[in-house]
Amino acid sequence: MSVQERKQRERAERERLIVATARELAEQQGWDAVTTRRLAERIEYSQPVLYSHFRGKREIIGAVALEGAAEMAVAVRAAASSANSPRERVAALARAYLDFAARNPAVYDALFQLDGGLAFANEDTPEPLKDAFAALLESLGEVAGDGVHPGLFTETFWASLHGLATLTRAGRLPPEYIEPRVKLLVDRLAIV
Amino acid sequence: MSVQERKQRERAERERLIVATARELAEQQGWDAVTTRRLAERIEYSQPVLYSHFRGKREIIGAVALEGAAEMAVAVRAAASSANSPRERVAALARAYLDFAARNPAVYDALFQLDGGLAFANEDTPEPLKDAFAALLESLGEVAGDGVHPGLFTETFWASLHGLATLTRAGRLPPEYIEPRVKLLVDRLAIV
DNA sequence: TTGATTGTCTAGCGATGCTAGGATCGAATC
DNA sequence: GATTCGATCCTAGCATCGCTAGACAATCAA
Repeated sequence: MSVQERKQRERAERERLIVATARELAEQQGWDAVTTRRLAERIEYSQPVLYSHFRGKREIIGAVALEGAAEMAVAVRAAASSANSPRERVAALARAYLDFAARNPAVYDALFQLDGGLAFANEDTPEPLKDAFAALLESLGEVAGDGVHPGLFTETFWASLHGLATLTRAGRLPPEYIEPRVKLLVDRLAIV
Repeated sequence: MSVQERKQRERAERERLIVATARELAEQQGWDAVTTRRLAERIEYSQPVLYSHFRGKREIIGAVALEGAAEMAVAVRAAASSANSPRERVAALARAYLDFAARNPAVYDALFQLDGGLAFANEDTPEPLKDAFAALLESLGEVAGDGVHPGLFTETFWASLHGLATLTRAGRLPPEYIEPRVKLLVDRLAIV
């Protein structure tokens, strides 16, 4: 069985290589540049090899998205745990979220802009996505205020952050004044 | 000169036809289905004709976006003028905005998700885009609160609406509870 | 050693956005 | 009224896209 195990390991390793290469290429030149041919060339295999790991380009995007969701959850929790008051926690979370989106635009796109074939907001949602939302909920649930459902509050706050992130990156909002916009959101939405 | 004038008229008419057809096709089957071949077939001209009106597909998207911006400004102003108090105005504006996004998803995409080659947030921004933002500013500036710049407040409120609109439509947020989310945003962000 | 299975590659399909070059048509000139 | 000439439009084609069929080679079991 050792031979099979080795092959399985190598296969898993190659799959990681595909995802990492796709992500790297997307961050460098955008998702449009991530073609199956270019990707195959970079991993030094032929195109059809990609299709023995993933159903298609969409699934590769989905894999990058899941990887990114896990990292985002870590980043958000780290920021939250470094703050003392609930309000400070929310402010730190918001900055961490926007920072993640700005530093990993391709990953953020894979998560929330592109079609990665992932299920959202239902029971089929992959664990990393649920957990990323949970990471937001942990800090945001504290400041929902009386009579407001924590999940609903988290969704709304998240949507606001998402709007800021996407409009800024798409050039729809001037890139200055990010901090005062965040401050405004936190000051008004969070109830200590 | 009458002949030239007629030709010019016909040309302008055909350009309108292209934009209207692209929009219609996009709303029916999504922007992916708007290929230059299909578009050409629908307007009953050959493909290269499109390129005598627009530099490429991107500019066609941009044209649809400008048309949509004008309509959105009208919708937002109409909703705002039907309300009496500043807070009610903002609530009506928010609902009108989300309603427009939900009813015209392809147009909304052309405006804020896709690359239509338009300039945003600078002096080269086309007039319809500036005016759509102005329509938001007219009502939202009233409730920015003391010491908060109306433009900055409008940008932030708009981003929140944009986040709700896109996440909902992309299936990232459950489609129920739209109204309580809007209420939460208006109640917390707007200061009467 | 043979036969079968697994893995990989070459080649190709139907699309895509976009463009070059030739055909056609109508207006203006003689 | 015939002829030039420029504008207008179409056919055909390019490079590239995601994806797949079928041939080939390497590896394993018998």
